[in-house]
Amino acid sequence: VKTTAHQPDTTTGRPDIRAVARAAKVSVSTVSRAVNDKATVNPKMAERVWKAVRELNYLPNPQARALVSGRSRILGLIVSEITDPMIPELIQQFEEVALRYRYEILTACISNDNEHIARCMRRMAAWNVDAIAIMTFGNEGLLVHRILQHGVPTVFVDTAPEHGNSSVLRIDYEQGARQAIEHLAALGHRDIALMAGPARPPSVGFRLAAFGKAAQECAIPIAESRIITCDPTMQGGIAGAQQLLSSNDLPTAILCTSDACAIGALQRLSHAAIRVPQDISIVGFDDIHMAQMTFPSLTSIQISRGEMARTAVCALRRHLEHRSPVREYKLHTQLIVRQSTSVPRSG
Amino acid sequence: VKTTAHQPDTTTGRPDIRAVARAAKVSVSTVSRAVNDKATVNPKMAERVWKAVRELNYLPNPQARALVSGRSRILGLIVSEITDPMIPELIQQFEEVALRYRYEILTACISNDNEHIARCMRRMAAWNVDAIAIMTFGNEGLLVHRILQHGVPTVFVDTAPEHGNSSVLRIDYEQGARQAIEHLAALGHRDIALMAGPARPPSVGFRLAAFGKAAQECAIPIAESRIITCDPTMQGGIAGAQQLLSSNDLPTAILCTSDACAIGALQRLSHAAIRVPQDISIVGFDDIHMAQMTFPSLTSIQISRGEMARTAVCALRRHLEHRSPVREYKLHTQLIVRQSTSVPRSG
DNA sequence: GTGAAAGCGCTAACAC
DNA sequence: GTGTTAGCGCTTTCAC
Repeated sequence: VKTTAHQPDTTTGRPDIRAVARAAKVSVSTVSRAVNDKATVNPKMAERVWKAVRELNYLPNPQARALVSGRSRILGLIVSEITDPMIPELIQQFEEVALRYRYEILTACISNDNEHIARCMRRMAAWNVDAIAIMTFGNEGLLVHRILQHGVPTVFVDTAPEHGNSSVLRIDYEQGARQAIEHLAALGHRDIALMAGPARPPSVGFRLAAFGKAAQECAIPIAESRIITCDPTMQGGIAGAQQLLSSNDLPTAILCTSDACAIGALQRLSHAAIRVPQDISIVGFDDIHMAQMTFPSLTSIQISRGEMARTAVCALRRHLEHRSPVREYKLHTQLIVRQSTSVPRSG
Repeated sequence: VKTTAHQPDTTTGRPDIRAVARAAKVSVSTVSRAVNDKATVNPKMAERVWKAVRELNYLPNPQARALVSGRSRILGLIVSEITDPMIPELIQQFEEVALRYRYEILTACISNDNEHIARCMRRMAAWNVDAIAIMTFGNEGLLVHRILQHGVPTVFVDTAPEHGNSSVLRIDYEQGARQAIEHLAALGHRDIALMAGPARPPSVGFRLAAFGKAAQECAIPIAESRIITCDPTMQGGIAGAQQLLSSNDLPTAILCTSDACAIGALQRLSHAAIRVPQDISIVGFDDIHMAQMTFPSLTSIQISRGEMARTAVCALRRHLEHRSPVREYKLHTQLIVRQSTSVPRSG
């Protein structure tokens, strides 16, 4: 037995709700109500409570709260491997937004490996997360079933299973593609290559399709031979550029399905003494932080991490608060013009 | 009142320890002991318990555990801003290691801004983290006092306050510097430049000093004029390279205090049709993931993120388990030779 | 509008 | 070696 009944706690440890109640000369329930901003509390008493809270430096214990209320105020965030430079930026934004709403975040970076996924779901379940954001850009694979059977509200990016408890953030890739192609067309480009990942993750496929459609609409059809298949990574970009170089027939511009890929291509071309943008223009996708810092800096189709994070948290909150959840959110893109694009070399 | 006393829980909700006890026909304490691998439990009963655990898919509730035991099994991880590519890799490794020891991680990315720091410390305190790893490479500034007054065990990188509850991970920068300079010397380089950040964060200063000392020891003194001051970022590297270019007097090799910086320099030089490594060699520091993926790939002084993470968690565990804590740990470096270094252009 | 008391799921005395 | 039970810090009935 630790202590008998509820003696005043005179130790130097962290003050608990009873210490606050004592200091404010009210009951614990009043403290609880005041601290949780319940309407039914006399302003006079509330002030007394807050004063005590400040003086004692009281912090409510989230574990105790979760235990008794059944809601943890923790949001799960599942992302793909952290080597994609987009991911850390997304995590940070999500965290920022979630904290603003007083949610804690449980982050899990998963590879598409059963063991990892199982562990991840165990963590989410053990901590009783209130909702989960899955930001794997369509690459969630095996994960989906396990999440859904879990029953908590979810939000996905790009693709999502039909399910009452989930929403989708749909990025308007077509808008982005159109913006990029119109930009290049306006500069005078007619010979554009696509540097484009394979179908995995699905989002890359969407981007590729969007480029094709937009090119069609702008009457700048892109020949089959101008579609370079490579991973949407820096390494992929290097390989893709290599392929272009060895063909000895450079286009005047390259559209990439990711910034990482664009940066790889930029490096490879620079090394071969091809100058960007004088000899060739390059456009990236995502507008990762690094796009501002390359030389030359990269023109890119921005997907706002801030907006993604805000929308994701907002979607989950709607689920949690029973305000009729919204199934689908559309995210806009914006072309950020920097130094990697200019008029084509012949013009 | 929710339910009267402890009726069997027939709802479909998550099974609790009592459900397991019922299923295994033992008492809750036996379940608790078995699940926590206490030695004093009959193997026969333990097996019965584990069987029930598996059948019911029981997961202990960490919140309840924390509440009653006073230990949360959460480790705080405080890192600097996430735009440094080193940081996400560090987070992931730390997470990996911590999870292996059944610790959860509470990550906070902080800028050196009072509001952020206050919020971060509030989170750490509210969740009752058992210990904190501070991986801000000497740039913790205002943070330090607030952490120490908190009283939990801590581990710092490079620099740490004198304090009974904290350990330091000291990276052997001198070893790294020596490896790099010996490598260049062996290739025949005699005219080496340092691309080197200012004193903030302190770790950069340490690296710079280490380079100087190692150069001295290898009898390849580095002239004042060969020390280019710039930020240890990609942008810094671009600016530094620019400075070298405009001086019209290139060294045969550049040592950088970070990979980001090296990559920036690589880009800038490539753009100016200076070929790496034929015209100039470049060595980075940290061996971030991206160093493998640049063109040409980057020779770099590796600081193993895995080792850092393992050592940090190990240091904290020593504190937590009263095994006489160790004040200081030394981390070794390793030169990873890739394609950005070769013999100097004249030779 | 306020207080008393039950109990969230678990661990750790303590009694057997 | 096992079971019984108090209580971690909090929210939430329910009675006033």
